[in-house]
Amino acid sequence: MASMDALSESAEMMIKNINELAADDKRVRTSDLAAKTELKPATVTEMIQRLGDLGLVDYEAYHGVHLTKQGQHVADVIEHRFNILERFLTEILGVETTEASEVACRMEHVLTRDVEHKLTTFLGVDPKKESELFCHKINISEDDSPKYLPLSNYSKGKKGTVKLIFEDEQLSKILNEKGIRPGNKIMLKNNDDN
Amino acid sequence: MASMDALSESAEMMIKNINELAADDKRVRTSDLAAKTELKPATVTEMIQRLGDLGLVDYEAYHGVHLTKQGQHVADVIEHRFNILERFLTEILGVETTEASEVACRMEHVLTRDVEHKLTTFLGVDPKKESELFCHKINISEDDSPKYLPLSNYSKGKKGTVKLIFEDEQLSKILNEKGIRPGNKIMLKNNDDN
DNA sequence: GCCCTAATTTAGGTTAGCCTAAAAAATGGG
DNA sequence: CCCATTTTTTAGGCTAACCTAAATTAGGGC
Repeated sequence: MASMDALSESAEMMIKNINELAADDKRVRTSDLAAKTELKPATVTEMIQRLGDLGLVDYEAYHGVHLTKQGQHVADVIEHRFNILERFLTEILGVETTEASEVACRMEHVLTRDVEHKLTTFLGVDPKKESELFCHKINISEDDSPKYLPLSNYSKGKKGTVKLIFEDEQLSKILNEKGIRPGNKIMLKNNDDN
Repeated sequence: MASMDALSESAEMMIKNINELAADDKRVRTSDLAAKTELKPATVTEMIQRLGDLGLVDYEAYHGVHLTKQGQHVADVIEHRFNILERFLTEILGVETTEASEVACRMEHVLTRDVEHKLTTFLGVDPKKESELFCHKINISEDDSPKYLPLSNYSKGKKGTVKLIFEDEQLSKILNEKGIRPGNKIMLKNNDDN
C-alpha cells in the first residue's frame, strides 16, 4: 500500500477535500473539488489521476472520484490530526478559530503517529462534551531536564518526583480562600517534604 | 523586504543551516552546506543564488555565503520556532528527543507569529533553568465551548467562569493530604458556589 | 434522438527543487 | 609559480504542481 508518509501536502489536501465533499457514496465531481481547493479543474484532474494511480481513489474519467479503503484511511488520519491540532490551538493556546484552522491545516501534514497520539492523550476528553477540567501537569525530577507530562503518560516506567497533581472539586474552595485568581503567577516548589 | 511567509520550506531550511554553520562571521562554504543538508553541491549553489536574489544572503561565486540582516532575522525566527516546538513536544507531550527534533523541524515552517507567541507564553519559564511548576489551565465558561487558556492570556477581555487557578507552595501539602497522586483522574467542577 | 452547453480532459507551458555530468575556478604542494 | 586536485558552478534533465487554451465528452431541452 502507498505509505502515508510519502504523500505530499497537496495530495493529502486533495484526499481531505474529496472526503469532505463525499455525500452518501456519491462520486465527487472535478468541478466541486476545483471550487473547494481553489485550483483549476485541469489541475484537479491531474491530481486525482495521480491519486488513482496510487490506489487512493477510484477515478473514472468524466465521472468523478470516490475514495478507496486506503484513501479513506488516509482521510480519517488527516481529519483526526486536524481536529486535535485545532483543539490544541484554540483550547490550550487560545488561538482565534480562523487562524487555528489555517495553522492546523498546514500542521496536519507533518505530524507523526506518535505525536498525534500523545497530543490526543494530552487533550483528553473533549471539554465541549464534558465540562470538566483535567489538569495534570507533572514535574518529574528537578536535576536533569524536568518534564511536564500528562497524567495518562505517567505510569509507564517514568521516574522522578511528582511535584503536583490534583483531583477534587472541593479544591476550588481552598484555592479561592487563598485568594488565588487570574493575574497572579503560579508556582509550586518541590513537595518532597510532605 | 522579502516577506518571510513567502519562503518555501527548502529556502528556510537553507537559511537555518547557513546560520548554524556560520562561525564568527566567516562565509559558509557550499560543500559544508551540501554535507549538512544532504543535498548535492549543485543544488546548494542553485538555492543560495536564489536566496541571494531575495536579499537574504550575500553570495559571492566560489566564496560562499553570509546571511544578510534580513536573512539573519529569518534564521532567528526559525530557530526560536524550532526551540519552542521542540520544548513543547518533549516537555509537554513527552515525545522522545530524536522524533521531537524531526517533527519540530517540519512544523517550524508553518507556525504563524501569533501561534509562536502564544506557544511561548504557554511554555513559560524554561524548567531547566528554574525548577518550578507553572500550572495555569483555566476553564472559562461551561456552556459555550469552554477553553483552557494560559494565565497570561487571560486578562485580555475574556469572559467566563474561572474554574481553577492556583499558586502556592503550601498547596502541595493540602494535595498530598487529600491522597492526590498519579494514576487518578483529575476533575474539577464549577466553583460558582464559592 | 440530436444538438448545444457545461463539464472535463488533454496538450503544452512554467517554476521550484532536486539530480548528474562536464566545465571552470581556487588552492596548495613541490 | 605551476599544475594537480579539490571545490564550485554551469549545463541540461527530471518531476510535482500549478497554469491556460483547445479538444472532448456528457447530459438536458426540445
